[in-house]
Order: sequence, then C-alpha cells, then structure tokens
Amino acid sequence: MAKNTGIGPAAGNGAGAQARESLTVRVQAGIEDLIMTGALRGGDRVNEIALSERFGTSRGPIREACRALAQEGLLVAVPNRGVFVRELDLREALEVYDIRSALDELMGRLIADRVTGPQIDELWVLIGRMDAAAADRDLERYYPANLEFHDCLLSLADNRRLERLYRTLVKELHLFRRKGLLQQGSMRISNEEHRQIVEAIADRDPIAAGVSMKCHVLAAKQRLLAAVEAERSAAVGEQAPRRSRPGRA
Amino acid sequence: MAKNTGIGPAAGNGAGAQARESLTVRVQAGIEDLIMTGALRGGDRVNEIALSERFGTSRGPIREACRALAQEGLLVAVPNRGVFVRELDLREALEVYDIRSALDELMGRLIADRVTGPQIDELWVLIGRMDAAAADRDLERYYPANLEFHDCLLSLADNRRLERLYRTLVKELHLFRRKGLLQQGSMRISNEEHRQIVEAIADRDPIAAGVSMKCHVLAAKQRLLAAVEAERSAAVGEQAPRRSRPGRA
DNA sequence: ATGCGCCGGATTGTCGACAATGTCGATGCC
DNA sequence: GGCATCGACATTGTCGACAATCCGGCGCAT
Repeated sequence: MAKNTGIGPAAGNGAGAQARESLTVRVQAGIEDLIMTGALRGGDRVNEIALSERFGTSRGPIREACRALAQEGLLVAVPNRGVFVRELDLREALEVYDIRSALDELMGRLIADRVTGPQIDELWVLIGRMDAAAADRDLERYYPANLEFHDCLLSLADNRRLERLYRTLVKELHLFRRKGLLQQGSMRISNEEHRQIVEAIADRDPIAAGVSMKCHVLAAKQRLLAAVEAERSAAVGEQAPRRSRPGRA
Repeated sequence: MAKNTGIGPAAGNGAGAQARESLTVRVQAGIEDLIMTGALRGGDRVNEIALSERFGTSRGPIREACRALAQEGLLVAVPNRGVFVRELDLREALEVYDIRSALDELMGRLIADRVTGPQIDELWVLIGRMDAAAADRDLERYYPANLEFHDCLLSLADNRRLERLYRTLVKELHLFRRKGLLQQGSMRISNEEHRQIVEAIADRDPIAAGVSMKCHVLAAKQRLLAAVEAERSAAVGEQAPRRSRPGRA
C-alpha cells in the first residue's frame, strides 16, 4: 500500500506549497482534509501509528496536530483511549446554527457599516453566478459560488476574530452525522435570501442586513430540522426502526 | 534547582485534583493559569525547556499543550522561533467585544425563552450580592460575584457550544495589554445593567433580554475605549511620549 | 568606522524507544 | 451454558537524544 500518500518532507504538494512549514501544521491540515472529505467520519477512531505512516512522519507531530484539532473541536481525546473524530448530534448542530445566526447578524451589521461601492458590485456578481447555477440546477457549480459568497461577506466584515470563529463553526458542522441533510435546502430559496442580504447591504442598512443574515442562517436551521423530521417519519413509516448492529461507539 | 514545583505526577495539587489525567491537559491548564494570573504576559516567549522543568515533565507534553493553546488563541506559534503569549492589541480586543455582544444577545434570548422561576430567584440573589459589594466599593467581592453571575447566565442559556465559546473569548481578553483598563468600569453602572438584564429575563421577554445583554457588553466596550482614550490623552499631555527601551517585541 | 560574513550557543523540530494502560480473546469455574 | 478471571496484544503516554534552524557576537575587508 501507499507508503507515502503525497505529503512527504520533500513532496511538492499541490495545495499550499509552503515547504518551510512545520510538519505539525501540515499534518493538522491533512487530518482536517481527511475529515472534510469524509475519509474520516464522525466517531471514527484516530490511530496515531496509522496516521504517522500515512503522513510519513513520527508520532510526535501527529499527536501535536491532534491536540490542536481537539482544542478546535474536530476531535475528542479520551484519556488512554485515543482520539476520535467528534460526532455532532442534532442538538449540537442546532446549537452551532444558533451561534452562527448571532454571528451572522453581527456580520451583516458590520458589513453594512463599512461596505464600499465596488464591494457591493462584487457581491452582485456572485449572486448572479449563483443564480445561473441555480437556474441550471447545477449544485456542483452552486456550492462553491455559495462558499465564495460567504467568504466574501466574511472578509467584508473586517473582523479577523469573527472570521476565524466562523470558519471553525462551519468546519464543525461537517461533523454532523448526516451532513447530506445540511445542503438539502433548495438553491433558489437560499439565493433569494442572499439577494435580500445584498440589497440590505447595498442600502447600507445595518439593521436590515443583520436581520436578513440572521434569518438566512435560521432558515437553514429550519431546513435542517425539517429534513431530519422528514427522514425520521419516513423511517418510522417504513416497517420497523431496525437496530443495525449492536456495534460499539 | 527546583526539580518539582508542585505539579508532579503524584502531587495532590489544590486546583482540580484529578490524578488520572494526562500530563498534557495538566500542563495546558497550568500554562493557562500562568497566563491568567499574569505570570506570563502578552508577548512573552514560552521556553519549552523552562516549562518542562517548571512542570517536571519532558518537552513532549509541553509542546502538545502549547499546540492546543495556540489553537485556542492564547499562544502564537512562530516556526523555528517558538511560541509566544499572544498579545491583543486594541483593535483585536474591540473585535472580541463585538463578537461577545452578538453572543450575549443570543444568550439573553435563549435564557428568556427557557428560564424557570427558581433560576430567576438565583439571579436576583447574585444581583443582591453584587449590589452589596458595590455599596462597599469592594472590588474584591464584586469581581467574583460578577463572574458567578455571568457563569449563571451561561449555564441558563443551555447551549454547551456557546458556553465553551464564551469562556474562550473571556480568556482571550486577558491577553489585552493593559487589562487593568477592562474592569475599570464603575460597579454601580455595571450592576444597573445587570438589573435590567434580570428584569427582562424575569419578564420572559427574549428581545429585551437580548438587547440588554448586548448593550451590557457594548457598554463595557465603550468604557474600555474611553479608558484607553483617556490614558492616551494623559500620556500626550505629560511631556513627551518617551520611548522606553529599544527592546524587542 | 562601518558593513559583511562566519562561527558558537541556544532552542526548536523530529524521531525512536520504553513504560503504562486498556482491550480482546481464551480459559476455567459456577 | 453463562460469567468471571487471566493473559497476550495493541495502543497510548512519556521520555531522552539527535539534527535543523535561528540569534548573537566576533573578526575582517572595504
């Protein structure tokens, strides 16, 4: 099997080719990637030895990276048992949504207070791109545009701590068990909310911008809730809620 | 030289006597304490060897703890230079205040939605204790009561993620250069705001509770801003802004 | 005298090894 | 047959040592 999967000491890896970086941060980014791409799923055990072979390093940097990720909330460390990929239950996911709603409201207010004309134009461009993708029902194009839109808003807020926090929370939501339910919201409805946001920003109305951003998040929360509820009732209607394996956590 | 300064493997230390805890987490808590108590100040260099002697361990746990604290934002890691205690400039402190204002508003809304009668009584008790301390101008008694009051609110919100986030931000504010300016707010004014908060909560009015909590934080932000401004103008008026040492950052 | 290059000390980054702990399976007993 | 106990394996927790890198001072050439 692959002894070195691309992140060796002298391997010019495509993403972020900063050779002069400590191994720990590279491993940290690598593990994050493994989680984001789904290679590591919630509840999975993180084996230090396996990872050290996977990344071609010793266990030291692995452990340091895991400590950092545990502090960030992506992993949980159980003493003498190892670290596991954190699993977000519905309640925790909703908690994160509530927090994001508050932060997004702040973000909207901050943006409306300091936005410039060209920045507004840029937002409209992104809205247009999302509109086009939504018209084609092309989720593969919509999703990155949506990401870029929110990144743009994030940078416009001009609050570095808020930016870091927001990114942490977004990553955290990837730990939700069935994250497929997250982006189940219809693109057109979501983009209508985006348009409202940009309009409020263009009006330089902090209150309206904050409210529209908050509602955008809360609407996503409601969509998730509805999706979960739908899934549950479907499962109940479908024979019995069969218990799969007695498997361990 | 002191081979063991109190946190050895078998030392029953007073704070958090959980013997079956990994060294890393103990070291992490220890370093946090060093920062909170001011033994380590913003910008200070964190020497791994010194800390390993201080805590009576090897460098491994120290490094892991530092990684975690760096991820948390209390330390900053400079490649091949080591880790330093993060220093919060005014701008960053204000950023944190803005974020806290948003989170506190959320907290107020959540509390007003789910608070019970006995919990309201408990809040009034704490208000009374703060009132008494404020009447005596006893900051030594006011400060812990204030802390307990906010802890109580935090638990009442019943949002674990929010709680963790809030505590992180509070710790972060300790990194502000002259944190003495932070609690410079007069006790009576602050406690008047507290009373407003509890009244709104007792009315079970989520909007009012959120607004009053948000304003409480924003008022603290303004007090900090005023204190900094006052300090600056005083420094300007007082001869020359003498440059101290050519010292390093 | 001043700027440049070299060298020594100190510290960080990384590694492999040992000890401690927990887990899983086999064995024996009730 | 079910359950408690014991033992071997696997994994984590911790340590000491080596190599890479960086900071500071010294000497030298211009």
